[in-house]
Amino acid sequence: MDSVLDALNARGFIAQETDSEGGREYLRSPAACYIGFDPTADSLHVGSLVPILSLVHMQRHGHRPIVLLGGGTGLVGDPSGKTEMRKMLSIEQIQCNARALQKQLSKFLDFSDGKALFLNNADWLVGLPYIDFLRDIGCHFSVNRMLTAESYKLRLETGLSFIEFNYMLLQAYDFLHLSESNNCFLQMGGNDQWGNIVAGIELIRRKTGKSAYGVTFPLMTTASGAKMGKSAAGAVWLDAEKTSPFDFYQYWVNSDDLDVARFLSMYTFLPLEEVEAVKGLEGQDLNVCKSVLAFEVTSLVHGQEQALAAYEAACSVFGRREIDPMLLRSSAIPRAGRDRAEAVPTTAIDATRLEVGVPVVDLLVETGLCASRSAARRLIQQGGAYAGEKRISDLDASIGAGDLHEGGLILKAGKKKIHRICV
RNA sequence: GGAGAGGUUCCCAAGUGGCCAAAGGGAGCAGACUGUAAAUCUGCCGGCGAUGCCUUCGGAGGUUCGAAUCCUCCCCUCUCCA
Repeated sequence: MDSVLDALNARGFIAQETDSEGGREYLRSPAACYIGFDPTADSLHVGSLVPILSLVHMQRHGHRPIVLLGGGTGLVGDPSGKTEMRKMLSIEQIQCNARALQKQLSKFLDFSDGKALFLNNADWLVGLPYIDFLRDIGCHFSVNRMLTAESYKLRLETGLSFIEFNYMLLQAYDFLHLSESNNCFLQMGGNDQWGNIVAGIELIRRKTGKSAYGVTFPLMTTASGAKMGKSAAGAVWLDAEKTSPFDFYQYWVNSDDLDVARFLSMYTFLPLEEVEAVKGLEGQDLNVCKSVLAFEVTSLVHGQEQALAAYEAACSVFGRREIDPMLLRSSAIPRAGRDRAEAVPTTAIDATRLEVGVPVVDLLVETGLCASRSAARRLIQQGGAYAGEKRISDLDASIGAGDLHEGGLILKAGKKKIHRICV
C-alpha cells in the first residue's frame, strides 16, 4: 500500500518534508504523529482545517494521531509568522479555550480505544524548573542559529521579546517529550512551523540519538492571495455559534474558480479521480462544483444534516441548478430535492413591533447585515437592500406583519449577505 | 541610563494653528456586467433624529477665539550608544 505521505502529497498537503525516505520508513507500520494547536481563541477557524484533516488522513491510514493542545505554549505565544506580539492571554482564558478546542477537535477523529490522543503540554511545561531546563535543553540551542530562522527574521525587524524567543525551545521540548512518552517521532504543522519542528528533531537527535521526522503543509491562500478563512464578516470559524453553518457553506461557495479543484482535494475526502474531472470545467458547470465543495466541507465540520439544510437554503435563495449525477458522484449532495429557507440565519422579531411596522433601517442593523444605521442608509441609497425579492429604495420604508410569508421574510444586503426574520 | 526617530480613522501613509471627519494607496461595501467566481467600470467607505450636530489623530493637562498640528508631563515602539 502507498504511504499516507503519498496520499497526502497527491492531495496537495505537503509543502516540505525533513526526510522523505525516513518518514516513509517510519510510517511503514502504524505509528504516532502529532500536531500542536495553541488555544489562542475559543474556536478554531478555517485555517486549521488542513492540519485537522491531515490527522484524519493519518487515522484512516491506520496511524495514531496525537492532538497536542498548547495549554503551556499558549502561555508564551508563537512569534512565527506574526508581525507583532500577540496579546498575552490569562491562564484562565487559555484553559477555557483549550477545553473549547478539545470539544471541537473531538468531532473529527475517533478517540476511542486510544486510536487518537489528546494531550496538553501544560502538563509538562508549566512545572518546568528554569535552571534545569536551561542546563538540559537550553544548552543544545545556538542563539546564532535561531536568529537565522525564518520565523524570527521578520520579527527581528519589528521587535521580538524574550518570552517569544523561547517558544522554539518549548515546542522542541514537546517533541522530545512526546517521542519518549508516546513513541511519537513525526510532527506535522503549517509551513510557518518548519523552524520549530526542525528544532525539535535536532533536539531529539542530540539528546537521544534517535531520528525524528517533520512534515509541513503549504500556507493556504486563495487564488487572489488572501489568507484562508477571512470573509467580510471576519474569520470563518468552525464553531456554529460564531459562524453559522449557512454562512460557512456560503464561504466555500464563493470560492474563486481557480481554487475549486485544489480545495476539493484538500478540504474534502472525495476521490482524486473525481476531483480531476473538475479541472476542465468552467462557467456554470464549475459553479455547481462549488456547491459540492461547500456541501462536503460543511458536512465534515457541522454534519451532513446541517450541510443539507445550508444547501437547500442556498437553493431557495439563489436558485437551484441541476447537478450531473456523474459529477463528483461520491458526494452525498442531493441531486434533486426541495428548497428550504429555514437554515438561513434567522432573527425573531417581536410580533407587536411588526404590527406597527419596523423601519427597514433598524432591521438591517438588528440582523447584523449592516454595522450601523448610517451603513444601512447608505446601503438603501445604493440600491443594495432587499426585502424578499423587492428592492427597497425608500429610506423610511418599514416592514409590517403583512410583508411576511409563512411567518418569515428574507432580507438581503447586497446579493450575498442574507438574513431571515420571523415572528 | 544616554542620543535620535516615531506613535494619525481596518492596514500602509500624507497632514505640522482655521479651507481637517482629516490627501493618497490597500482592504472592505454597493451598483453595473456575470455564474452566489475573477477582471473591469462607477459610487460609498467614523457616528447620529443629518444641508446640521457629536466623537476621533498614543494618554493626561495647558496655550489659543480656534489644535492632529504649539507647550508640559507621562506611556509605548524602533535605531544607535552604555
